[in-house]
Amino acid sequence: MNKKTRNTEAVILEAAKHVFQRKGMDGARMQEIADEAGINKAMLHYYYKSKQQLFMAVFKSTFALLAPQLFEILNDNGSLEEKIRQLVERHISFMMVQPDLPCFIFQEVNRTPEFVAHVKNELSKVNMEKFNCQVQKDVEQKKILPIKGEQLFINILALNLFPFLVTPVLNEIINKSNEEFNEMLEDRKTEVADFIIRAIKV
Amino acid sequence: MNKKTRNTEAVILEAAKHVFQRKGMDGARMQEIADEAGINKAMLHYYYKSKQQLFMAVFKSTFALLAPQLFEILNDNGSLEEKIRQLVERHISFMMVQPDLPCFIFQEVNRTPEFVAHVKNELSKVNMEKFNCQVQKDVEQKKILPIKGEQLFINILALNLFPFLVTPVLNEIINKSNEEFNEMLEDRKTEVADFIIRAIKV
DNA sequence: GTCTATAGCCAGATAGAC
DNA sequence: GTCTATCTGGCTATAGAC
Repeated sequence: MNKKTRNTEAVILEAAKHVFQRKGMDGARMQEIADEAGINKAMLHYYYKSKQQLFMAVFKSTFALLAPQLFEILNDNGSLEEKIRQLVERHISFMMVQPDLPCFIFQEVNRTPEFVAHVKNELSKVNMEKFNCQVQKDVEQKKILPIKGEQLFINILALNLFPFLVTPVLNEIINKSNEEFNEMLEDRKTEVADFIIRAIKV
Repeated sequence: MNKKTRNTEAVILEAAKHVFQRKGMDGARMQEIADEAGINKAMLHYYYKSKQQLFMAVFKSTFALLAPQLFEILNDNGSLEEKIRQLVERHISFMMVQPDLPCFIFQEVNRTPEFVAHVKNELSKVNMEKFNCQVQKDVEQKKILPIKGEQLFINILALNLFPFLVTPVLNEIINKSNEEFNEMLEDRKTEVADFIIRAIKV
């Protein structure tokens, strides 16, 4: 059955996402994925030839959720300030629902050249130039203080993503309950935007 | 020989650092560590009972390099502005020599509760209060704009560490050679401090 | 302390019945 | 398409000679 096929395939992918995102490529076990999917180990190989290929499917589908957020920063029209406020709010909201996602992606890309290649390919359409130009123009018109587009871009991403990349350690340092941690993140939706804008405004 | 013992032990630890930092706990192979140390696999078990224990030794000795940097931020005396400038410069310089280090720590802590326990223990002496008080005092005296100590602390860490946590992806986006990437990091030593200070100054 | 050889286990992959 | 049973390889860990 075609419907059944697609259903099982989707169930597997979903289960694989959970396990791979928790344990990483090397730490994950096919058995655990099968258990979480409520099916047999052999089925995993029936639908996705090998562990490698199943992982790649997970990686791609996960990355596909993140990539558009980069495009947004770089290709969106509108004033810099407006853009920054919207993006910070949207990015942090998004990651509060999927907190493991950025960590998963960066971890795997850091050690496997194969994933770098995929990322490279997906991001080939990303164009820093539009953003760089806008920043440069605002600098020339004295709307903002001198800063390179790249540096501003990195700073925006850093302030948005960092807490999600290092949650466990951060928790030990600032010593908060999960609830308080979420409140802190909630605050950041506006705090971070204010912080950035104050840093660049004339 | 006691000297020989300590020497071999140190050689193993050094080799293990390299391999574990590149591959992580699950991805690393004892054989590879032995090769890199130029000795036999059995020796690893002679000196460090198990892979787990060898890894723990690596993790602890690596974390021991990072922890003091947190203390510095939180316990140092001196004005906020002074402190920020010094810290940013020192942290980025440090990580430019050991770029894999923060990524390694955060990756492992993210998935293994055992390491969280170690981190918790090591950071038990870290006290946010002194820093929080200083920030609050500066806010009350209108030296800086209203901000919570925690948020400022997170922002400082984020801007310092982020490029090192996501180097490969960042490289694809901003599309730089290694040399240019290092120049960009070099710039950040002052750029980031300026950025932060502008964001909080009255 | 250092090596070779090997035990023992576990995980990914496949064969084959239904 | 889905299952059970099994193969195979690779990895940690140890036994034992030197």
